[in-house]
Amino acid sequence: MRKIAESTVRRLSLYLRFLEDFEEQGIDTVSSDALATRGHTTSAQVRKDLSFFGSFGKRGLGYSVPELASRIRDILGLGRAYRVAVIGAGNLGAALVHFSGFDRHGFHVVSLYDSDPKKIGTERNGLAVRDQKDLEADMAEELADIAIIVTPASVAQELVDRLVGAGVKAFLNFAPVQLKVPDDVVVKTVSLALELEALSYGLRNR
Amino acid sequence: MRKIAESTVRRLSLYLRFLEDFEEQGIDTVSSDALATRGHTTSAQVRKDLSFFGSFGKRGLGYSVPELASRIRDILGLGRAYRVAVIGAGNLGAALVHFSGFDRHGFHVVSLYDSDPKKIGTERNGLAVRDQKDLEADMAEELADIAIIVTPASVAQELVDRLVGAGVKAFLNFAPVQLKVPDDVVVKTVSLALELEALSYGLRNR
DNA sequence: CTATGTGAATGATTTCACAGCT
DNA sequence: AGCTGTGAAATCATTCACATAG
Repeated sequence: MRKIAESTVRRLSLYLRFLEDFEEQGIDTVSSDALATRGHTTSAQVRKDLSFFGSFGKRGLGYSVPELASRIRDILGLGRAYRVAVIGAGNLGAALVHFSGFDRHGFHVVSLYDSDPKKIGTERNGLAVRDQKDLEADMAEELADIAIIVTPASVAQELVDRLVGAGVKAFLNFAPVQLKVPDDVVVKTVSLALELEALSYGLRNR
Repeated sequence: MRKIAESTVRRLSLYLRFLEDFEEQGIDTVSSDALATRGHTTSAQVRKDLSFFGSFGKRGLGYSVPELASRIRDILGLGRAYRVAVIGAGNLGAALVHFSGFDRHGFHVVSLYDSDPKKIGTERNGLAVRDQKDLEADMAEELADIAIIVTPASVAQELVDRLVGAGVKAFLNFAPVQLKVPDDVVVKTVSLALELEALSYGLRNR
């Protein structure tokens, strides 16, 4: 399959959110223009994004809301449940354990890890904190599909290496480091400092 | 000044992080190639990014680490302190209150708001939870430079409207909505659901 | 008549490649 | 000799515009 731009994939996620809103409101047909308006883009962009994956609309009419939603879920691979492990039981890690919106598309946080003996064995937001030492053993038993890294930067790479070794293929990284992983492993990094600095730059010229 | 691509600004933030690492290690000269290797990009990219803002290196030698760091801080507008208000004292909001790394570049969380009477007046991570009703009054007294929105999607836009009215010019948004703001206001949205869906897509083709 | 799907055109970003300093 | 700074070339992403289907 042709290589699809990151930006296209992100817009598809957005469209899906809008389609779900429309579905809730009982709207069952939508035009590329309606989706575009909702997402601060253009109708041509919407149609082009979709065209990489097939043709899902009816000319002269638009798209069936439930059908297009279903197609986008297929494209994004959302037709299954994902087991998510959160690595790091600090404030942010604990907050992510039940961040509403995770479950919505099948992302279930199933475990939470830390290395601090004071935390291990306690519960954070209803989930037991497990010992980081047991990562490999636990993963061998029941592999996580996705690991969310919420540890200090200094230990992030080492933990990722261990998780990669254990078979984890996808990471959402909140540690302010550039992670190195093999080609067959996917990483998305969310850097709050970086977002704030982009805001700072944005504030400069006004 | 010429319009600079978002991607360039984000890479500059990255370079800055690397330069600070180098500085800590006592390295005082660095080549575009060294920065590139560290940031998963190319030396030409690094030089091009910098060239939009001036020429900071010495041919045949490279860049002075402290000087380049200082130049990038200037470019990004980091030569000042930013007052940050966190709107929403849920798990995530509380976690952000002292997310290490915020202070590092001059982003200081100075206030935390919620609308839940049970929370108002209590402390979360050492910061008093203020009443959302008082937003306007508080902002009139001491305006925040940046507001971080960590509320349910349903109230995010309304709060942003109020904050924009009160004079806030920059938002970091964690609510899963597309915020509408005037042209002179900057917004960056971090959508965890969207990142996870991008991971899901990434997992599909392997 | 309306709105999709898509090549072709435009615009933006990245990479190349080399002249010019140190 | 080594590495920057930068036009020119190549690649990638978006927008245009229209033929086509309902």
